[in-house]
Amino acid sequence: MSVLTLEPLAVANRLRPALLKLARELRRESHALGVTGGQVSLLFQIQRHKGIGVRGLAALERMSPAAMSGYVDRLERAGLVRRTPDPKDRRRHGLFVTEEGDRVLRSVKSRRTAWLAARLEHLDPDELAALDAAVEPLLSLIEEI
Amino acid sequence: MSVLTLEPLAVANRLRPALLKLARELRRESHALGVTGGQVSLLFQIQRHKGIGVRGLAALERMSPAAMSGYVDRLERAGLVRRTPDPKDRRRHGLFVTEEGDRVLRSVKSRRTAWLAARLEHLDPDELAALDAAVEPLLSLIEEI
DNA sequence: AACGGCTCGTTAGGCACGTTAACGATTTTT
DNA sequence: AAAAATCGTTAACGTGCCTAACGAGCCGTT
Repeated sequence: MSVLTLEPLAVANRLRPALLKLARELRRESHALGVTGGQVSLLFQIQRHKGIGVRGLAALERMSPAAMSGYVDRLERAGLVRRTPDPKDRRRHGLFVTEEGDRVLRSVKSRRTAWLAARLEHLDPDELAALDAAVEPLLSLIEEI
Repeated sequence: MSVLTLEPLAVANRLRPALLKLARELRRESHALGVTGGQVSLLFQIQRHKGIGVRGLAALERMSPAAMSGYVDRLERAGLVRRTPDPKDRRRHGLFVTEEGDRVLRSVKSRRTAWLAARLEHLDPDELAALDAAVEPLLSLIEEI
């Protein structure tokens, strides 16, 4: 790959605008499907952590409980998520994906992925491999603060 | 790297959530500095294309002229950008970065980059190289459909 | 010269997404 | 029983994106 040690600062300067622009594209695309990227990602989390509360979910997604509350509002209004009172703690409401949510999740996921996959198909195998190799480093950027 | 041909769809499924989450982090970080990531990126574009119009800038950033108009409003209100009437075409207003904008750009850039760079420093040289190699493919994802 | 069509930028209205601050209700700690 | 912490919500605010509609100006055609 590269013999010399790369400067984190130089990489950051090139990586940042690329990430910002691509995120914008991803957001625009998902909007056309009626469900936004954030909503889909949230649905997945609720599906994975059934019965999780608003606060816990907010912590998972690294955002404020207030923001998460509004987020869940939108998902509930769309019929994709259900707030269920917790009998053991009457302050809490457990969150669950509805059947409609499951359905949307399955169909949207394949369609949304198709959007990105279509673009990926225009790349050389080398470039595709470069992106694949970048996924893990990108994720570890988020995890450890 | 990899001998077998990677499936674009598989790469897409791993790449998408990573991009969404990282973009959220990037956005939050920039907010703490008083100037958002989008504003900085826009300032750079205006600096690079001095006198560009709202429509041209919108096309460059792949967004609607209306959105760009509001964007420029915020930058002008903050004193970072100047709208200058074009004598040759009285519909147009050329956009220029003010001295204050230049100043902000310099100081903010180093600080903002430090945020991402700090995270990049936690990576192995291999991972850093993987990210560096991914920048160009990421950009070409945006460019043409 | 004047008409029609295109382009420039803006405004208006709407929604998603995030923040902090404050609050009522409930549980937990002391 | 009183105090403190936690759960979720609301309110007010700002950014960032969209479409639709509009006034103004430029330009080619007649």
